[in-house]
Amino acid sequence: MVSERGLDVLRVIVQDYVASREPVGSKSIVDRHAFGVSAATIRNDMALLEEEELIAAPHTSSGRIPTDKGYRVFVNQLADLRPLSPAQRTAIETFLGSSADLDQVLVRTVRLLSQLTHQVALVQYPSLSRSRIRHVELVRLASTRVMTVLITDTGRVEQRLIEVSPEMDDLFLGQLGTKLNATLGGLGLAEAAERLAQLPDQFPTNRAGPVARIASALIEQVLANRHDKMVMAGTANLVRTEEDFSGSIYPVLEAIEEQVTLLRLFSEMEPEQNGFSVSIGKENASFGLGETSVLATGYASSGGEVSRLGVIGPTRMDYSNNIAAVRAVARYLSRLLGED
Amino acid sequence: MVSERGLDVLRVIVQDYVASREPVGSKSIVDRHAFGVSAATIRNDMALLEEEELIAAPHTSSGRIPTDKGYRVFVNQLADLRPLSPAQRTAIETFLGSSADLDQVLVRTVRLLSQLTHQVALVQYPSLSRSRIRHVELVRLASTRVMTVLITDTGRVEQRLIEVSPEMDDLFLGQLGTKLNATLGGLGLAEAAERLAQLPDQFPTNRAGPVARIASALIEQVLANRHDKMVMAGTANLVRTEEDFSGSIYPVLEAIEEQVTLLRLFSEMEPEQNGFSVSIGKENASFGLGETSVLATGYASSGGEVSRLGVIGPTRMDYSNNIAAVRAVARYLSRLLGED
DNA sequence: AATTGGCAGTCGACAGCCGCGAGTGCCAAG
DNA sequence: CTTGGCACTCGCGGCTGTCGACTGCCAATT
Repeated sequence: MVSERGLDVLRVIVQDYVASREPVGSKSIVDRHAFGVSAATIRNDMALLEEEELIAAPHTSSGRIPTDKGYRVFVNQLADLRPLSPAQRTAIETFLGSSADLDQVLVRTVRLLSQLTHQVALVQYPSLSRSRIRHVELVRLASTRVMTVLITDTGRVEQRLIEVSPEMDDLFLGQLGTKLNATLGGLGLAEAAERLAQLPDQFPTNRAGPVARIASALIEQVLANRHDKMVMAGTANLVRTEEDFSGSIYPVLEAIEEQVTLLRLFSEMEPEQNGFSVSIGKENASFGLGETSVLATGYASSGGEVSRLGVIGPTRMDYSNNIAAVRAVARYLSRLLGED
Repeated sequence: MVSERGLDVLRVIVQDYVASREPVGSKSIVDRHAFGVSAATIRNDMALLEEEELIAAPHTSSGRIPTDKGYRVFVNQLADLRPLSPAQRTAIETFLGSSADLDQVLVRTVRLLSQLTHQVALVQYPSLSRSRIRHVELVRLASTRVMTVLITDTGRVEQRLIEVSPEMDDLFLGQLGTKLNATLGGLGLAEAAERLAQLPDQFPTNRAGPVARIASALIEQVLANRHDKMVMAGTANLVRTEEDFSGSIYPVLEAIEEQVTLLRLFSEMEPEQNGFSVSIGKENASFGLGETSVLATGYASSGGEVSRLGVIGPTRMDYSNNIAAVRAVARYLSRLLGED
């Protein structure tokens, strides 16, 4: 088990590594931080941390660098968000001060965010779609395969195939369909997504799993139905941090340019308790972004419509500062767009 | 004075260097191209070319590479544009096949162009100046916040957020919207601006203030945003060609992200006789793009509006292919936009 | 049981060295 | 004007040896 001090060691390893891009050794730790113990003791703690796969040595007898798992633990422990510097605050106020057209607001926002974080910044457009749900249908295709069909009052039809567990019988499927229509009919898309998210809670625990699967498929459809668009800024920052990637950054930039990928990534990131999402390293591997981390949070525009913004950068990034910046910018943007 | 054969030598030096990224020596020239003379003769020609500063040797006793001036001469001599391959033709037709939304058309165009050229592609939005107003919408976002939406018959949508006084109730907003559409629908933008300026006079004095606010916002939308927007694709290609830049490509990417710079660059490039502009290397130095070349040409949308598109990449690029691609895409885009 | 200092061993980074090969400039001859 | 020959230059890649940082382990200490 990792001791209290062990976590402190992890913290300074992450901090020093992020600051210097060099593997951190036991000696430099005791030199730079007042731990009150000797280097040998730190070495013992580091051995523990390595056993837990929180840190790793790039080469035998070299300093250690955090693993993805190590970053994850570090981020989760990150209670004390460094507040923004006064300069950063004034930057926010200045940039977003005078309002103009929505495009311009978002462009300014995304630039601001990329400058505050020195990373690639993304802002998803708020959904402007006013379409409402007209009908939902669940169609059994095979014993474990169901197609969900979503029809909006703008005449758009979305279909999606999902796998369900065998105990999802026809009777239950019918009941679920009826309930879905009763719950969602006439709702706007954003609201429908919210209701869907709560849906599994209204079923007995043995049903909650399959229902959750269907609900999440429908949520995807609902979100896909919005005319999704995003703005991006700061791709140059990716080049600045080129050394943080093992190979070329070409495939990374390519993935980032593919907005569809990013929108899916955004939508699949599960927000934590506070509405903030952090996805680290290999957690993004399926998007071709296995060496990057993504920080994202929602922002609200008028009418309760919610969209997202965030940054994407190398796994080795200043999480503390960047999380604070993303939150602050989201807050300001929400205020700007959503004042009621 | 450079002989006829000397220009041929320059041509193959450019071609071979572009293909291989390696300095070209006299031996490899006679090996790869049937000049009918010996390497020594080529060497004499190369000495001439070097005197004219059309080629240069990166190091003593190494092959030669073209200078900016050499590229310029090469491009000017480039009479026989390599026609696009059938594959490229079908790519164009497929990509631009069907679509209505202007945003989508331009996004597809810019992606297509970046794929055909393997460079960063740019497409400037068509100018608003000649288009006509199709619809105006006023959307209340919050009690004192209204979004004005302007839709032109070229499919361009402009939004702007404005603050209004609290007494601007929904009923009045609706009436105002109806009146605006009746007044402005079908008008050209310049005329619309005039009508908008007179609009406040037609309301009782207690309404004139708020109406003036809305009118001036719309006038801004109509007049201010003419040539100010563009789409870009393929920045990843810049990374792929990273070795073509002496230093880091960071400042280059930064300059390219600064759209204002690019718009100025576009507008300052002087088209040659055929309407095509090529700007090579140091000619772009004042924009922080001293190691890049820009190819641009105009395209026409309906109503004779003209805007520009092009590519930007390292000085060492395949001018022949890229010029052909830019022209072809501009032609197709003109046809596509002009047909409705 | 935790901590410490010491010690041997590992390995990457770096600088210096060297030989290879491509390419040039020049020159005298065709 | 062209050609073959020749001496010379220089970048590049591979090799070597030194240096220094760091680890892991162990026995001694608190």
